[in-house]
Amino acid sequence: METLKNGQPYDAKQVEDNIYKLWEDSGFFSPDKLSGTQINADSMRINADKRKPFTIIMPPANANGNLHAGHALVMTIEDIMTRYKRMRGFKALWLPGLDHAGFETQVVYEKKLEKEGRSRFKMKPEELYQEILQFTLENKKNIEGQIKKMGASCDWSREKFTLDKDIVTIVYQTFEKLYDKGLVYRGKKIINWCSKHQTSLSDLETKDAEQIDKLYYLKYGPFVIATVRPETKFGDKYVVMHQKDPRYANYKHGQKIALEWINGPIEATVIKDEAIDMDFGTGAMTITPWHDAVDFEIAQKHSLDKEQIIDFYGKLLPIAGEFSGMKITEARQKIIEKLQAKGLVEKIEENYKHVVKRCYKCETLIEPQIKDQWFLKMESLAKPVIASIQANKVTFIPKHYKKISLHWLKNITDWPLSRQIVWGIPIPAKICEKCQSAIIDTTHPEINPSDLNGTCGKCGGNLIKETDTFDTWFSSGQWPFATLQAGQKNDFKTFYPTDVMETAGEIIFFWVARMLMLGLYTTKKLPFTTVYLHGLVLDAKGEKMSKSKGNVINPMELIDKYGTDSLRISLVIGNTPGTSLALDENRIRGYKNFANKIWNASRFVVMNLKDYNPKAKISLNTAQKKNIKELQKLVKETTKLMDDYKFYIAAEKIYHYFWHTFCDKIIEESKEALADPKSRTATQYMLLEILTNSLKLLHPFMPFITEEIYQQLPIKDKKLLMIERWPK
RNA sequence: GGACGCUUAGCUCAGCGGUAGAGCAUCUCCUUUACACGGAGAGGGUCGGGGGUUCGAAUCCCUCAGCGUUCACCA
Repeated sequence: METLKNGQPYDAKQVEDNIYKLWEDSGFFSPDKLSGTQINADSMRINADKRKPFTIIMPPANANGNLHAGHALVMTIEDIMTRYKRMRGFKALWLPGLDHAGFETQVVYEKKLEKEGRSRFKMKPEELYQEILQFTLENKKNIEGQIKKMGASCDWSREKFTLDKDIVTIVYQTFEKLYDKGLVYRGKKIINWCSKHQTSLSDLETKDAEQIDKLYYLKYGPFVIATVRPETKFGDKYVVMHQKDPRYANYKHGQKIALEWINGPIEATVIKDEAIDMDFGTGAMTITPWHDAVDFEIAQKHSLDKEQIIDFYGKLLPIAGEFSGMKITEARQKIIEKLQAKGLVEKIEENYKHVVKRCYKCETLIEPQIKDQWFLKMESLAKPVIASIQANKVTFIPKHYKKISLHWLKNITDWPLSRQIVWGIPIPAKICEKCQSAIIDTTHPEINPSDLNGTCGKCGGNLIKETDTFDTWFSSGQWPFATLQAGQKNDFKTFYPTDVMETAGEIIFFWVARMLMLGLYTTKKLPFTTVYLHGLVLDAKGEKMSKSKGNVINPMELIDKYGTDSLRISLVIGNTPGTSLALDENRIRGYKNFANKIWNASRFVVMNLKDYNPKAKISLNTAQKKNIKELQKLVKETTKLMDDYKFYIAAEKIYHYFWHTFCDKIIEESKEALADPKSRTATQYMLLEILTNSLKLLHPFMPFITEEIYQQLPIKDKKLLMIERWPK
């Protein structure tokens, strides 16, 4: 305390941790404390229980490492929103949480295992689970500390973790309800398989990669077919062409043709389907339904046989004959050599450019596989959300996300919910070993079915526990209502639906769209009314940060160097929603200078207030009145901008006012007036008035320094700046 | 291939119908009693190209070009 008087430049390190403790101890991070305890005159009029709630649910950070620059932006923007609304007299709740982040965390942990020369495939699932749990809980603590470092004024008493028992219970209830309504089903469908991670992935968890391969034209009986993947062709016994293709008019649908193939003679069947592009290749192709999504669809449509050619480790199965057991990459060339020897290669087109799917984590080539998986039917869930968005019941900031969301929702496909990993919420079900039917069991998800004398109702077969876990987004997709339903008694009633969902534009489909669907379905209400999407935080050169590039900026280091306030305001000014931001240290340094400027201007004012008598009668001169008016104009403009979520302009305006109007003009001009006893008191009043209000306007952006200074101002009955009323 | 976005001062970006703005960088001057993490001032842009609407366009419309993001089952 009294740090303002020591004449040193502003030192964030001396201030920030103490101030955070002051806030935390005050209890005002909780909206409960905000009701009825306000004693300053301005808020006396407000009846505690009539305060309107304002709620933001914090996107649960992945508890598997450190806060990154993107998190810093999340914490800053959401804290600005929360602090602003709190000062406006709302019952502000910002509910923090962390995510076990299923696949993401397991991948991080597997990398750690790899470094230690271990492998998850050599561990018992329970062992692995316990280890990751330990790891996650440690990281959870770490991240909580870092969130506090950011100055986040969230209500820690309501903190939630996606693996909390009450959360899991709610997730199970939702799952069961969806199952009972026939929206969840288990079935053999083609899925994206990552052979490294040994799990299925949703479409969103794969990324398209352009690559150049050879396109082989192979003689298939009387036809020539084009393929980049000859290694999948062993089981191909259907040749497909368009009904209208004149080249194949002589061939009838269902016609059998005997022909010589890779490992000997086979019988092929002609299939006519409009999915075929007559302009591509020869207009005829064979299909591999087990390993290609398009082929799978065709096979489904015509009830064709499906055979697995490649196992889950990317090796050829016995159907490949002499190639059995080979990795597909090495098999390809050898198969072509054999086909060439048999004279079955018509030609090879080099440099064929096409797009393949890769695992978004390890870039392993995705191998489509048919596997029993849990799916959620999305169409009927998407429909009401589409209607709500079209009726503008959800506001998107920036607004072009409305179209993007609608487009995705209108083309939605079923969501594969199950993952073959241990780290996650177990799917509460039992599977019949014999007939593969599934039974939902949310009451005893952990119990071995043999303890229940469980047998399959359909075939009498033995029941075993489902070992798959949920896609992590299935639980986080329920986050807004789950956190509040699992919370204190009236929380759901008071705070749901929430006001703003602020998160990265990147995860609009992964998360935002799914929250809207699951929220509306489960609670009959949209979980939030405003979606604020921020862009990526890039490095100073505008490149995406990545560990492999080595350009990751650690926000904690920036805080150490420049202070949290400087980092926060540099993340906000000029950063329009949805646009990515290049984080340049020079900028942060510039705002560190600003913090120092605030510090010194405040010191000047405080120094000149030693003899200030607030009760003395004052009369402002014309120039001073003008100054106050100008401040009021700024308050009005800023308030409007804050209400419009235009923090990037609001912050800049206050910055500009404080430095170039208050410091450069008002303070400079006041020096003379302070020296004159006749005008001294009025000048003191004016300076204190402008400084106090400026601190209030700045507080959401730079909470630490403003609170520290406020605590040192000679004002009677003051409390915390955090709960002071926003100026009018 | 579709959708969306971007193109404004050397750099990073605001502005989005009324005679060009900020931060950083550059240059000149100033150890002025809050601050050199400072002050006073200066230079620098035909707002991607072309067309249109308008009394008036970075700002609205059309079109072209480049960049980026995202979605998509062409073997």
